[in-house]
Amino acid sequence: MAARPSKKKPVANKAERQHDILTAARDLFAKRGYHQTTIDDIVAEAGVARGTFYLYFEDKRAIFVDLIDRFNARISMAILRISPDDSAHTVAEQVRANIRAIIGVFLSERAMTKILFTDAVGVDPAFDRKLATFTDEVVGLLTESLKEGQGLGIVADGEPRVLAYLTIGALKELLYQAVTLGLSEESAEVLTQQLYSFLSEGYLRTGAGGARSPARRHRHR
Amino acid sequence: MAARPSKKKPVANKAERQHDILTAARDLFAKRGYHQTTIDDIVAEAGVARGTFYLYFEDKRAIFVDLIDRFNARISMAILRISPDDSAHTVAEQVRANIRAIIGVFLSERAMTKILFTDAVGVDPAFDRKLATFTDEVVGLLTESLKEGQGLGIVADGEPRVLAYLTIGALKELLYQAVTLGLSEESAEVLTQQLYSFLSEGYLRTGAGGARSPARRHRHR
DNA sequence: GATCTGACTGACATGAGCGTCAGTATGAGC
DNA sequence: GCTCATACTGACGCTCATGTCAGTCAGATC
Repeated sequence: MAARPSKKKPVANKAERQHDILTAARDLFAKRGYHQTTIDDIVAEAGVARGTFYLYFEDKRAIFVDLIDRFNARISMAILRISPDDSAHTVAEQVRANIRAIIGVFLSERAMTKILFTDAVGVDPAFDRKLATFTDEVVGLLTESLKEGQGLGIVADGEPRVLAYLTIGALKELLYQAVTLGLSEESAEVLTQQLYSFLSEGYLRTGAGGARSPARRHRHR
Repeated sequence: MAARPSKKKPVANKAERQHDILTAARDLFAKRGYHQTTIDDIVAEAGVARGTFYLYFEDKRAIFVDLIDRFNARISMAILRISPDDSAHTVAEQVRANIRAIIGVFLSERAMTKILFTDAVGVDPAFDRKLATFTDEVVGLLTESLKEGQGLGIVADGEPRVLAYLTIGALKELLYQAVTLGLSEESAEVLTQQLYSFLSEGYLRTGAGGARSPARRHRHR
């Protein structure tokens, strides 16, 4: 087969080219969803030929995993351990700073946030397991912190694991909606405050409270 | 083409046959996920021929939509409006009963719960919109209730819509984990109590609380 | 027992998306 | 200016799920 002249563009820094493809894939996944995006879509968006894609990634799944891995790493970095002994910052301050940092990462990576919360699950069983492991790590970390907090009397009684689920669920939905609704980066402060006060005090003020509630509810000292 | 004897099984009540196919699809979707399940898988599980499937459903998407619609309807029915004037039941009781009923529906339909939370999003853009509408309705309903509650002084200050997101997110994650971990139906009571006390009081007891918190935090009553 | 009707079947044609690979352009080294 | 290495290209062949439809079967009707 003789090939017509055709435009080529070799000699492009490898890292740069990979970045082009990653970005194209990320944007398409966020816009149309993983399953609705084909390799042809990605290469068209990146402005490279089909074959080029395979020079950089094994297949569609691989580029997806790559994107998620990088994002998960960023999230992990944003999570800081709370140290109750820190004399410079109160626990409350640390907790708030933590929430703020996590929200910051997600709001600065809207495409990835959307992908993580909508497409990441259901790609294939092996990946689901991998993702579950990541979630478990986060849940585990938070659970430990909560247990520790209960020991110190700064976290109310209750099954720590369940509290962790409730917290993470609330945060997830908040982030998903913030990104979907296109809230600006500035709203991070407000969201942080809302979540913090939710975790501190809930919002129901129905008088008697939990009647036969087994949990002893200790007032703010 | 002459056909060999082959086993047939006509004369099966239409509704019954449709139910067979629906059940097969539901179980497979829950086990392997929507995208990993083929029509061939479904008909094999249901014990009917490929062609039969198309007598009852337009395509794979249609049976999925059908399943989700039925489930959404059940959920909608489980949600009751809170009436503060009810002299027989306190608001606290009503809220708890509501949570309990919703958890009950999800725990009694584990397969659908898993499908709804893992595969429902990302099937195709049109269905995503449909699903978002359902979510919006639920969020809207809760938002209204919270606003009303704020007027009556039984819900703390704060953007009601955000509070709705936090609540629904917490509930979603709790349900998902409960189903994934295979918690028994009996745990519904415990989960209800945990969520209720979380909504009532949060769990952080970090002393000073929200420092420059804009929200006035009114004690019970 | 002939005919009709409606449920059901499964082989087949189709096509979307995938991964490959022989071939081309470009610049560096000699 | 020839050769080599490297980055890139895109037509091609293949797989596999899909939707169809001509044909079979069982029971009802007459």
